[in-house]
Amino acid sequence: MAIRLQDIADDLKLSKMTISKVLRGQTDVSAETKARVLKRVQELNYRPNISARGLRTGQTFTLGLALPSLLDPAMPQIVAGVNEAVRTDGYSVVITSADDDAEQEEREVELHLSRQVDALLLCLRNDATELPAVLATASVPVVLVGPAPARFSGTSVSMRESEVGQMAAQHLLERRCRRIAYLRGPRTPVADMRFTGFLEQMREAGIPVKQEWVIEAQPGDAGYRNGYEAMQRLLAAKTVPDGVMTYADLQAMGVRDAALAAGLEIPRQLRVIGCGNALPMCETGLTLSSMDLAYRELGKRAAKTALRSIGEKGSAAAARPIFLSPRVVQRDSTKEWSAAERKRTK
Amino acid sequence: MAIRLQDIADDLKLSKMTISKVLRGQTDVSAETKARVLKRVQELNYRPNISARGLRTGQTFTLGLALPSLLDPAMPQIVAGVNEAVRTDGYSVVITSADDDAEQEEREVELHLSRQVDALLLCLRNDATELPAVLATASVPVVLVGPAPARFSGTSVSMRESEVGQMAAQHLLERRCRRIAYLRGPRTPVADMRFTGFLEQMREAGIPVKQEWVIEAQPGDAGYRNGYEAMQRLLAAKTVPDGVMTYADLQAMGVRDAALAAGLEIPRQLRVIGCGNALPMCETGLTLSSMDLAYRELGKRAAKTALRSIGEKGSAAAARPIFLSPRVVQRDSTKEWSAAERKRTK
DNA sequence: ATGAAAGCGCTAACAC
DNA sequence: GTGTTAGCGCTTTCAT
Repeated sequence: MAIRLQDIADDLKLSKMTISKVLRGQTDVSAETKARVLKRVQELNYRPNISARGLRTGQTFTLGLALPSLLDPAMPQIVAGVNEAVRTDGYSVVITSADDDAEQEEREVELHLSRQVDALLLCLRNDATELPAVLATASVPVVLVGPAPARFSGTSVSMRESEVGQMAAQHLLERRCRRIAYLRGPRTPVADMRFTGFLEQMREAGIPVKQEWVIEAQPGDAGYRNGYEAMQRLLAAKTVPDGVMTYADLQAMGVRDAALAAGLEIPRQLRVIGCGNALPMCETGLTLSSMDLAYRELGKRAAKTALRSIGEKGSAAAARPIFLSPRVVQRDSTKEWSAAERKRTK
Repeated sequence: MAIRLQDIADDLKLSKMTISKVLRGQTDVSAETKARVLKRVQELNYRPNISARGLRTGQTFTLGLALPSLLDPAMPQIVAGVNEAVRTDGYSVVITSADDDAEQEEREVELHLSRQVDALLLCLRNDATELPAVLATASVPVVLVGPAPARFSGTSVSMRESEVGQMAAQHLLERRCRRIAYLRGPRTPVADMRFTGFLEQMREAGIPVKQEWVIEAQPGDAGYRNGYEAMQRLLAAKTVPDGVMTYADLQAMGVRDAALAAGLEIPRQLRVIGCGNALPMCETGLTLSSMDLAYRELGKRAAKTALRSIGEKGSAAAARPIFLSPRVVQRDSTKEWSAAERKRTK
């Protein structure tokens, strides 16, 4: 059987209380005793029984992280951020995936609650409109990673999605794009917010947005093929755009390839910016500019917030949402030209 | 405070023992009582205290999964497999990442052991040569995901890496490639095994492998750029290969793009097969054939094996390694030609 | 078919 | 600075 506090106590002719105190860093122990204890603990490879501690203290020192999927390249980044935040505090993270299924999402949350995690980090499916019903029975702090539905009472940490559209538009405008197309993705709250930000920026700049330059994707279809075909359609129109922003990086890859295949020069004749910046392939070939959505930071902030709220008893602290800003990552596909280059093509 | 067995017992004028029995599916309870209990449990949203149960039974119903990194696209697949295997058994998975650092790998394992996971799934860094030292003090079953170092006493689940090289070579040979180059990746055990398999298959077919067609990568450098530059070098030689296999998919992407940029036709003049099949971009543009390494299945098998060995007391069961075979996923880059197409280009 | 007693390993609260 | 007592919520064992 595993070694217990009592064993060490017997061994050292002390009470287990003293051992316990040393291990938890209480100060009312003599330096000498402390050293002896620590030494023996090391030698015997003692590891406190976490169930016993948990039972006694009412904590499990576990954070739940419920994700909609693991295959979405954003998720590992969120996980990495959470792990980073948690590393120092003796907390562990239980991760589950709902595999993009609403029912499983429900069961997922239920599992975490049964597990008695000290706090739950919840990242909903992109097209989720409702919170999982079980959440109502949760008695632990819940931190939403992503936009919060109307009736949510906990904290949330999310991206300023409208800024994503705004900043991308601004980036293209600054590079003298005037005919900007937008592959807006499926009709989800997130995609809508991005689009709204885009329109706002365009309006502010006084640049019209043609209807045929706004292309929607079916749910689950914002991929390479979608981008490729959308670009082909744009190329067939009488006025061809000189800038494209997309909802997802894979779409932008498709746009890029379709444009190149049609003989367009990027970035001279067409500038392209994607969104997500979580794919290694943004760095392949003619590299792709992208909106970085700070997934890692999102996870980190969410975890830190959760850890903080575990301490607070009544959770009386105002549950204000936390917002992060995106960042333009410029690569080849929206590169600025030097004055010299510009002159050469005049 | 949370609701306890005792609360339900009081409520129903039963002893908590009866409630406990019902919840664990013991049969010596009358159907009527059982129904009453279940009903009340539902209504009150009772969730057993997992720490208490763990303390009493000596189990934590937790599996540890120690990964070398989360950003490697293979990892999410492994995680998905583990989750799938575990879903039915009431087990949860605690996931940690070592962020590709040997020291952290050590601490990672230590964390899991302190957490008293019932079993530990361990996936080492690719260039790890030794097992983490703490593992010696482990008293729980450890299942290695990936090749087992010499002195490892537990179970391991891994890919038949030599078959990866073999099958890829065979695939190219069947498509009448005779001048096959191999970007062999860095000098890790896994990369070496793949290469050995490749050589074996080539020797068996009686096709020579030119030294200048075997290109090595620096550790951590088996990416797009590496593949692109390697292909440029291959193109500069007096005899150009008609087939390329790579250690990683990103390299193969680079190879593909360099070849296309040089005006080669794929797959007519050059066939390319990558390895990993975990990147969405395998499906972009001229799609890339790849060796599928069954990561998901790997995780699933490892988890199932671990769960099984939790039951067995003495772990007396022979700890035989389990091996999986890879699979060729054919896409554009190694497509066979129809007879008609072949004739046309004669 | 139901229940009473004991105890898993730890820590909070309080002596000494 | 050190030790004693009590009990967290559950399950194992054994009576009834």
